Amino acid sequence: MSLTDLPLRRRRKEARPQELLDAALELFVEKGFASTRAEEVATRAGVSKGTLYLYYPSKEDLLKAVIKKNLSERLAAGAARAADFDGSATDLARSLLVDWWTQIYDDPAAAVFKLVITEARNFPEIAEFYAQEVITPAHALMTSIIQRGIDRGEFRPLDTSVAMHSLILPLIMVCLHKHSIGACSETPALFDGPTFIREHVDLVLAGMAAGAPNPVVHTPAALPAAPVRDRSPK
Amino acid sequence: MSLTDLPLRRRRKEARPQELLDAALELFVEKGFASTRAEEVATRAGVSKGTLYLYYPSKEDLLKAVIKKNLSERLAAGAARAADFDGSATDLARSLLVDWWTQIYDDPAAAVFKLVITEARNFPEIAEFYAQEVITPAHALMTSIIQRGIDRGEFRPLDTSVAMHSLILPLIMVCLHKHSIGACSETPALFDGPTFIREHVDLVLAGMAAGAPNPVVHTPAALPAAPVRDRSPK
Amino acid sequence: MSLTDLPLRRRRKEARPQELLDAALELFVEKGFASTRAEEVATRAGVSKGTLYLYYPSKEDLLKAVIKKNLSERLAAGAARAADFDGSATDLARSLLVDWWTQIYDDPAAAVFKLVITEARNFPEIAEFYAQEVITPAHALMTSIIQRGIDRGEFRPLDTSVAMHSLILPLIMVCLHKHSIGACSETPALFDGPTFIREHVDLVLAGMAAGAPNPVVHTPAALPAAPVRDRSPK
Amino acid sequence: MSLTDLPLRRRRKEARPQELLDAALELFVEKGFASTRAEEVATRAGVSKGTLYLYYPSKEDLLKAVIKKNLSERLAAGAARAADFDGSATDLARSLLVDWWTQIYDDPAAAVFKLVITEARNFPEIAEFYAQEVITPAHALMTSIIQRGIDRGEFRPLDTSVAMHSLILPLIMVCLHKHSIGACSETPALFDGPTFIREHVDLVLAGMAAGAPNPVVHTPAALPAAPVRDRSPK
DNA sequence: CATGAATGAGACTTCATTCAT
DNA sequence: AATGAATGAAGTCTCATTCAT
Repeated sequence: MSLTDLPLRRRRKEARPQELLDAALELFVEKGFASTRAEEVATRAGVSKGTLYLYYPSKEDLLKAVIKKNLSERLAAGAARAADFDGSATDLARSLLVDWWTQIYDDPAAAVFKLVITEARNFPEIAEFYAQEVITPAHALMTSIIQRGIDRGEFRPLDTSVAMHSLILPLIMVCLHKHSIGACSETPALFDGPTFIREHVDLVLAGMAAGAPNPVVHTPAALPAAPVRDRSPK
Repeated sequence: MSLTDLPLRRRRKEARPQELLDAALELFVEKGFASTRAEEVATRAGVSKGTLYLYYPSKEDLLKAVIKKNLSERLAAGAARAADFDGSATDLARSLLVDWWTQIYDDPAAAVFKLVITEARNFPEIAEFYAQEVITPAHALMTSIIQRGIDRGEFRPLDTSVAMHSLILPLIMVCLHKHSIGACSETPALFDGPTFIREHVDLVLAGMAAGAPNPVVHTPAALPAAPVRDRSPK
Repeated sequence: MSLTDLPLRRRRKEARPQELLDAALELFVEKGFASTRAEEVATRAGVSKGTLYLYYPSKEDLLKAVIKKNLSERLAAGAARAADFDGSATDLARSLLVDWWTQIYDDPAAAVFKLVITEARNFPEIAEFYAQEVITPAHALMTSIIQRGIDRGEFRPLDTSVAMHSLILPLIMVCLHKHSIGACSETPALFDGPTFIREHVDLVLAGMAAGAPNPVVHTPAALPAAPVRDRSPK
Repeated sequence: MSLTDLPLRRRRKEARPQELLDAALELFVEKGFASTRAEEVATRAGVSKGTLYLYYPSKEDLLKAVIKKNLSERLAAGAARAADFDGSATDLARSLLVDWWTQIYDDPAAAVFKLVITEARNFPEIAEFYAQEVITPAHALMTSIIQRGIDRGEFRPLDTSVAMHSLILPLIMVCLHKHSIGACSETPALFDGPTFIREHVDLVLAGMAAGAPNPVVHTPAALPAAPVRDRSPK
């Protein structure tokens, strides 16, 4: 039943796509898509240049496959976790944002976020896939959780979109950081990822809680005129 | 005293470096450093390929100049603003994080964050510059503000590093988003940047406020074992 | 005695070489030798890439086999037909040039002329084979027929080489055309092959006939100097 | 007024396209389009690989330019010659087919016929260009000449299409031969091109002349069944 | 015998950089 | 100073050929 029963040639063929995707993710995040040579990916996956093209018709297709594969897997896991949950909104938010996201953070797949941010503008197809398959469902899920918390009196009335982004954006940002500046040995570590994730979520949930102090009124009028460099066309 | 007083030829010559840096920032952020041709930068700046090399000895040097120039300017502005301030910690945080950052968000220079995230690993010099010239002073500034807030009883005792990152990371993230997925016309806008910035800061400051409810104790033991795909080497 | 009597496996095995040669002829003529992939030939012949190499050690050997096989078969048929003939020179010429050549024209093997023209310079062995095995015997045969016609008073005295080429070249040319421009669906058909073959032969034989008018004297001196673009090396 | 007055850089730039086209024609005819490396063309034209791409965006575009340029020039020359002529149909046919064609035969541009024959099926655009720009006007011209000869009583009534092809096809064929088998040093020369051209035209014109003997009736019924190799699908 | 996964030399094309004008 | 023609290193992708199964 295991792969070991297959003839060697066949077994290797079935493992190749994943090996290539893993190698590609590493390298694309490490060096950027454009600066990674197709042969490097092949070599890191333990095959020759030509073999890569047996599995993916072009470097660009490889990129798309890397993103789709990694995002799809994570998504399925998160959605399943949320569907099974039946506690308070606060606990569900924690379960998803702390526990599940800590797993993401520790997984090499967390690097896809950097890839998406980096390559979205070059490959509209990627932006579209990400918007439809990741952002939209994630927003729907988070909105429903927060709304439930408001309805149950756990959270004070607030803009679900703002709360959602205040909760999520730092989580994405730590993943980006881990695979960008954070991966440069010369720069000092800024924080421990999992610890920050936990405490960040608690901090924002505290701000969302029913008992939180009213935010002080903000006075835009106090804004001094900004001296911005002239950028008018010549 | 203004540049406008100079004769046209002279003025254009003196404006060249800035025009080249602006064109380069736009293109590097739009298409990525590696995928931008030197000639494109020159053309967008209104000069020929050869002229670019009169001002910057290589494409890589141009990249470094773009980053240093844009970050340095912003930095000086923010530091000056903080030095002049003498109100409450909460107000100072708001002034910096809302007012100043909104200016940044609306400025083309905000794109430099994407560039740093994207290219840091390819050019260690950039990561180092960013760590020393941006992260370190920004951290010192934010830490002192938050600590002052704690000392003055505005904020409850909390980890300054966590609070700082909870406040700042979404601000950076909206800049990244604006110049990445947000720049793809196909994807719907997720939020209004300036509005989000203001409400996000208020939300987190509410969580930091002295009167905020104690965060509920988090129980890591409850974490179910994560079924992560095996990635051990073969 | 027929192949049909053999068991299927055995028969297919014995038919392989011919199937591969047929597929190769089609494709080499359709796309050119260099632009045809070995795997395409194999696929069109209904076998796998590896099998092709079981029968022919290289793509080039396959090309040579295609040419030799197709030319040799045609040659044998034509020589046999001529040897059996004992009528007038005019009738023999018609029999060979009209009847026999019409068969050639309608046969896929006619495509081999395009292959020879196309590949002769790349593969000297092909040019040599063609010169020795096709041109030389064909010339000998045609010369003897025309000479016989002159001797018998059917034809007026003329240069056998010129007459031979005037007769034959258009026949080759219609074969070339059929498998080149004529095979492009966008171009209109220029003529019906067999009809042209018949009428062309009659037209030239009329010019060769004893009663034909003397050709008007041609005056090369009248030739105006040709203004040809300078192509001298610099 | 001469090119020599221009600065060197400029002068070379203006000469490049023709130099590249000449080199490309030679090599494409010599080795075939697919077997010629872009760098070879560049080298023969005395420039580097990159320079070729400064003038032609791809190897295929270079091929198309080679064909269009060479055919267009020849065409213009022939049409001009015919337009100026006002003698008998026989003399005009001779002028065009002997004098003009001898010039073509001796010019390197004659090689373009091989290129068209060879590459037409791979590049439909070429076939279309050739059909529209060469075949159609050439047919119109030849048809009108022959028809005039018939009307004036120079030629007996005959199918203009047949006569035209009997006249022309050997002329094209000698060009093909010159740049194919004829270019292989191992093969003996079959004829002297210009001599053959002249005598061939005279021979066919003799067959077309008003006084030529009626061609003997051809009896297709006499055709023996052709023993063609079985090509039925398996 | 037959297959098709794997290889790697080789070809097209791009583009950072140079330098004559 | 400014230009843009020219270069050639380097990268993507193809495909003839091999060989384990």
